[in-house]
Amino acid sequence: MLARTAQELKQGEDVVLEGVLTRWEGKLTLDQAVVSEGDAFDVSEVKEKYDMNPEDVEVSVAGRVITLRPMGKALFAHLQDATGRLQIYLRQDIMGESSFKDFEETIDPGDLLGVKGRLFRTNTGELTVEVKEWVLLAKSLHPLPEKWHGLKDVEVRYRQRYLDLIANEHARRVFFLRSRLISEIRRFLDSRGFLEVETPILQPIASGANAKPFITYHNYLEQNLYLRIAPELYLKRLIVGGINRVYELGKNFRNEGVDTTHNPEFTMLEFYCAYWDYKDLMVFTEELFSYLLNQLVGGLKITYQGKELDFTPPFKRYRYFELLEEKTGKDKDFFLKDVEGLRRLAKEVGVPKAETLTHAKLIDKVFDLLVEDELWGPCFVIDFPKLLSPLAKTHREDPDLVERFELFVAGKEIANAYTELNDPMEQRERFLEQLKEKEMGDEEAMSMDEDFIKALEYGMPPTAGEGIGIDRLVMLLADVDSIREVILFPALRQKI
RNA sequence: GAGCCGGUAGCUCAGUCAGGUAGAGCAACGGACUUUUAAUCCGUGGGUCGAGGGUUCAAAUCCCUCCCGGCUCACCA
Repeated sequence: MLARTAQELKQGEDVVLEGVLTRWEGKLTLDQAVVSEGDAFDVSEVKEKYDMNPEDVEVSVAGRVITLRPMGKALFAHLQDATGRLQIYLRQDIMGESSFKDFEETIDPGDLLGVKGRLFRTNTGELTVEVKEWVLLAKSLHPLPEKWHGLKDVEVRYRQRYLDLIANEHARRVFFLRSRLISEIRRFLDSRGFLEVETPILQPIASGANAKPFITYHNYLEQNLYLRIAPELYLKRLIVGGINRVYELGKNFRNEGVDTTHNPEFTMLEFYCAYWDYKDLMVFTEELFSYLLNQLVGGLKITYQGKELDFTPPFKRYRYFELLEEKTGKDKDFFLKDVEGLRRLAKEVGVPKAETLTHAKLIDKVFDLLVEDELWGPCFVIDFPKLLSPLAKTHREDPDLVERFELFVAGKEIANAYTELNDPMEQRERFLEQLKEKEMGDEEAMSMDEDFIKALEYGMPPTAGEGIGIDRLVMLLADVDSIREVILFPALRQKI
């Protein structure tokens, strides 16, 4: 059922449109309602500017009517916009009988309203606009979600996010935080001399990560294109091209499951710095997080899901195989050489489908299952097996390992970084190993990219690079447990 | 893909176990009220109980199928 206003519109649009809009013709237009005396005010501006001394200040302000309290010949209401709420007060003897009566008859909760009037403070001390003139700026044909309980149905909150944003302040807070986080990341990287770039989202080969891509077809080029699963190989081409500090902030697309930590399109930050190695990046990461935490929450400690997280540097460092040995009693050689022994171990600890997994997957799954969830952190896991890292440089002290770290916070992988492999011959071999994995049934094994290898053949300086999952970072800072709470329009099945 | 939970008025929720005329608050509508703020007071209307099928004299309630969502698992490092 629609509101009374919708019924009115159905019965006779003329009544509402002429009755309301034309009445104000020549008196107060939308522009005048929002811009007056040289100032454009949103709700928070009015409050900030005049909260201390509201005497006799004339303001114009617009917002959505969120509550309405008629009291005979006077009326209180609250206007809301994304910045806050402001009370308005209407009196028949101030604005005139017909204007007051019109207001009562036409304005409902949910409508967008512009008002002009004098600021004052009520008996209870609330800053309030005493309205002289008003204008209906837009009608809401649907009633708003209930003012006290708000909107709770998560399906409606995701499908009609605008209602969530109107009704739930915590939703507004999360998305404002997300926006500020992204601004601060840019500010930090820009100040350190990084250049922001945009690389192709439609790529002839989807490589640079282990994931299944979305496929599309370009009619003019007459070829398949893939939505990128990572920008990595293009950003490293730019390092070859001499852009020594480079970053990209944008969407990646992976054609995989949807759950509380995965959305098919998600936001990644990747940045690369020539002449750095992964140790430099760990320090840089600590600096980045210190900066972000200080800017956004004003300190280095936050609470996530009831537990404290302390981002005071330095973060702890744990070696990959030391963590595994702690849990299993088995050393690196066991994991790298005794594949069948590892398979038995994997089955014992409950890795599903252990009998069909490749060597690399077995290591990875055992680590996931036994270690990952306990890494409350923040901490760096360093020195990963080469098998799992086809784009990372071989460790300077151990040919079985690569110079790679992942940053874990609250049991989640937040960042992944390594000293980049810049030897084109070795890169080709690593890709070939990935192709073997693919043949052995690992659908997510990385694709060969000859064009990228060609770029490496021109010489890529020693470089370190890092990727940070922005959605998961927002989840941490906002203290929410589902990625859908930090993505404005998360992927849902279409509803007919 | 599997298991569990959920879908009842515009919103927030009862009612389902144990079948018997579909409820409350807010919102809406009519009335009273010139400093209220979840305004208050009096009155009124409002339902494809997610969809379809079955059992029954009778289904929101029991059974089956399907749709949508949530959580867990699998998958996704």
